[in-house]
Amino acid sequence: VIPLFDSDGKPPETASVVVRVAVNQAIWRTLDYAWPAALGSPARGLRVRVPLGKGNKLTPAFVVEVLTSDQAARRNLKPVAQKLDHEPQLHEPLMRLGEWISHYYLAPLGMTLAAMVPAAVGAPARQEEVVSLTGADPNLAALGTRQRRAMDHLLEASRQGIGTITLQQLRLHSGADRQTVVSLVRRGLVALASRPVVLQDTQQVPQADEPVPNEDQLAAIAAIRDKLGKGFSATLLHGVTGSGKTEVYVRLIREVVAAGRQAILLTPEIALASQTLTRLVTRLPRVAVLHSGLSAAQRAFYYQQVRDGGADVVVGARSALFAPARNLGLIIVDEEHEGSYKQDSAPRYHARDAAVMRAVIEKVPVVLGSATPSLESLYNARQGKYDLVRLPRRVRGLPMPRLEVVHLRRELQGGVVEIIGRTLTLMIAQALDRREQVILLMNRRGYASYVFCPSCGWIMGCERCSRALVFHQATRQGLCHYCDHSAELPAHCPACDKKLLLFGYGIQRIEDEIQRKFPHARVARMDSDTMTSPEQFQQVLGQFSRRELDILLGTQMVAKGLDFPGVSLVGVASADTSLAIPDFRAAERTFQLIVQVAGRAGRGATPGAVVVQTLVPQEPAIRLAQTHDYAGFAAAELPARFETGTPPATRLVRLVLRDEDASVAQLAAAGLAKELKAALGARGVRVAGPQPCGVLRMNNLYRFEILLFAQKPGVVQQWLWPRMEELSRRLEAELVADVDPLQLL
DNA sequence: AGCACGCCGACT
DNA sequence: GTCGGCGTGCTC
Repeated sequence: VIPLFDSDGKPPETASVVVRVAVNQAIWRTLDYAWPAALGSPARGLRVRVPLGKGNKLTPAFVVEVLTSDQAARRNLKPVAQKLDHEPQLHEPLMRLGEWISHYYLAPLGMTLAAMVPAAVGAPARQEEVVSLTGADPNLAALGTRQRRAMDHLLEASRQGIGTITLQQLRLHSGADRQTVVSLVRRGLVALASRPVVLQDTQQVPQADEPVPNEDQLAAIAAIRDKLGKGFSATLLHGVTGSGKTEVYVRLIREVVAAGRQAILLTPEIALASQTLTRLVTRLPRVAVLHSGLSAAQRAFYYQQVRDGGADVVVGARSALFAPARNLGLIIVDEEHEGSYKQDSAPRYHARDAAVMRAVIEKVPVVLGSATPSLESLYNARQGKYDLVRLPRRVRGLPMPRLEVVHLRRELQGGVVEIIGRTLTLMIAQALDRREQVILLMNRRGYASYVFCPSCGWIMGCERCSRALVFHQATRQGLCHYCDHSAELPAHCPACDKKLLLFGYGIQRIEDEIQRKFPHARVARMDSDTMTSPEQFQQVLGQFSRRELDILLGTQMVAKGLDFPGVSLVGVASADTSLAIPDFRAAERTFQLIVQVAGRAGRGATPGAVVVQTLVPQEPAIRLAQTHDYAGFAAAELPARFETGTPPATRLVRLVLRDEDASVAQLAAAGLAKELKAALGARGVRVAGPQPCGVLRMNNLYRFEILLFAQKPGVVQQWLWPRMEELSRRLEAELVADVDPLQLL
C-alpha cells in the first residue's frame, strides 16, 4: 500500500489527471476521481482505494480509464486515496474480458473485476526455508543417524546437480526435522536460508511410461496443433468416455509450452481432486493449480507465479480462467458440458463461454472437450463457429460398457419396496464375488424426500421456503436443500397427532439398503453431506483406487471424470430424479449423467456393465443413453429446442424479482414485463411471464420470473445494462438478472 | 453492497 | 426531549 503524501488531508486544488474507477460494490456507474501526482502515473487495471460516500469510506476499486485533459474538465473531484499495487493487476486482455463479462452477464463492473483477482494478491510473498551444502568436508561417521540420513540425501541431490532443496522436501525424503538441520548448520556442514517460494517443475514421469497416443488421438492432436500460434480458433473435441482426451490435452499443452507460451486448462470443480488430474499434473511443466482447497495466501502465490512467468500451465476450476498469463497460447475447457462452470452468484458468468471470449481477445485457440457436449456447443459446431474433432473409440480397443435399462416396477422383490432391484442386486453380488468394484449413483441427497402424515396429509415443510424438508438420517432432522434451514422431526403429526411416514428415497436410504444386502462390502458414501472438504474427497478416492473399498455410492459427483480400472459395474439407482425437474434441459442432463457415469465402467481389463433403473424406460434420454447414442439424442433434442424456442435455438435471459411480500414481487414483475414487452418485442425478443419461480418462496423471499428469449445474443443486455441501476432503484422488489441460466428453480 | 439520512415510536 | 428503529436513496 502506497499512502497518499498529503498528510494535511487537503485534496489538491485542481486535478490535472482524472481517473475513472469501478468500485467493488453493486454500483453500476463508474466514478471519476482526481489522481494525485504523488501516486505516480495512473494506469488502467490498477487497483486503488477511493473515498466513497458521505463518510468517505475507503473502498477498493479498479482504474478502468485514465481521462485525457479535456475529458477531465470536471472539478470538485475527490482524490484517489491509495494505490494497492505498483503495476496494473489486470492486464489489457483481462480488463477487456472483465468488461465483456460485466456487460454480457449484467453484472456491475467493479464486482466483476474484483471477482477476477484473488483477494490476498498483493500481500507479501510467501517465504520458504532452503537447505544447501556448505562444501565443508563431512565426517559422516561422526554423525548420528538422523543427521547422517539428511546429509546422505543432500549429497545425493547434489550429485544430481541439485544444490539447494527446500526444508520441506528434505523433511519429506529423509525424515530430518528442523532441529536436525540446525545441528548440521552448527557443524558448518549446511546452510539454511529463506527465499520466496517458487514453483517446482513437476515433470517427473520417465519417457518410457508415457502413454502412446493411438491413431485417433494422433489425428486429433495434429488437427489442433495446426491451429497453435495462428490466432483465434475454437475446437469442440467430442471424445467418448475413455477415449483419452486427457492425453490430447497433455500433448497440446507441452507443444504450447515448448513454443514459450502458457496454457490454461479448466476442469470442473469436482475433478480437481481426482487422480486423473494428479497424474496429469506430474506430466506437465511448471503447473499452478488453482482450486477451492487452497488458502487465500496459496491462491495469491500461484496467481503471482502465473503473472510473473513462473508457471507455464494453469490448471483449475472456473476462476482459473482469469489467471494473469501474459503470454497465453492455448485454453482448454475439459468437460465443457458441466454445469459447475456457471457461477451462481454475481457475476453469473459461464467459464466455458468466457473462455471462448478470452481466446478471441487474446487471439489464441480454445479447445472444448466432452463426451457429451452441451447442445449449445454442438449447435455452435454445426453453425461453423467451432471446428469439430472427434475421438469415436475408447483407447486400447476397450469396448464401450454395455448398458442394461431395467424397469423398476418389474424389479420388485416379493412385493417389497426396495430401490436396489433384482437385476442390480444380482449384478452387485457377482461383481463383489469377482472382487471387482462398483460405482453406484443416486442423485438425491438425504434419506427420504419428505415426511408426511398419511391421515391428514400434513407435510414437514421449510418455514423459509415453499419446499418440503428432506429427512436426513444422521441428524434425524429435516433439512431444506434450498436454504439449509433444519428442523427436528416431530414424534407425531403436529396437526392430528397421528404417526408420521417417510416418503421417497435418498442416498442415505440406499446406503442402508446396500449395507443390509451386502453386509461384508466396504462402502463409502460420497455426497455433499459427507464430503465437506477436498481432503475428504481425495481420501475416499484414494481408498477406492487402492481397492480398500468395494462400493462407491455417490450423488452426481461420482459421475464425473473418475478413472478406476477396477470398476466393472456401474449402477444408476434412479435415472428419473433429474428427469422430474421441470426444466427444458431435464432430458439433456439425464442423458449426460447416464452416459458420463456409464463411462466410469470397464476402463480396466474386465469389460464394464451398467444397470440403469427407471420407471420410464421408453423415455428418449434413457433409451438413447443405453446405446451411448449422442448423435441420436442430439437429433431428437435439438429440433425440439427449436420448436419450443428454447436455447440453443434462442438466447435466454432470466430476470427474477423477489420480495418478502408476494404481491410486491408479483406487481414489480408484472410492471417490468410490460415495459420489456414494449421495448424489446420489436427486437425479436419473446417475453414470457411474469410467472412464479419453480420454487416460489426461497429464504423468506417470494420470487417471480420473467424469461426473455432473444433471437440474437446480447440484444437484451444492450437494452438492460444501461438501465439496471435505475430499474433496481425504481422497482419495489429486488431485481436479479441471470444470463444463459442453467438453473431455473 | 454499505452507509448516512430521516421520520416515527418508546423511553428518561 | 432524546435515543434509536430500520425504510430510502446515493455513491465522482
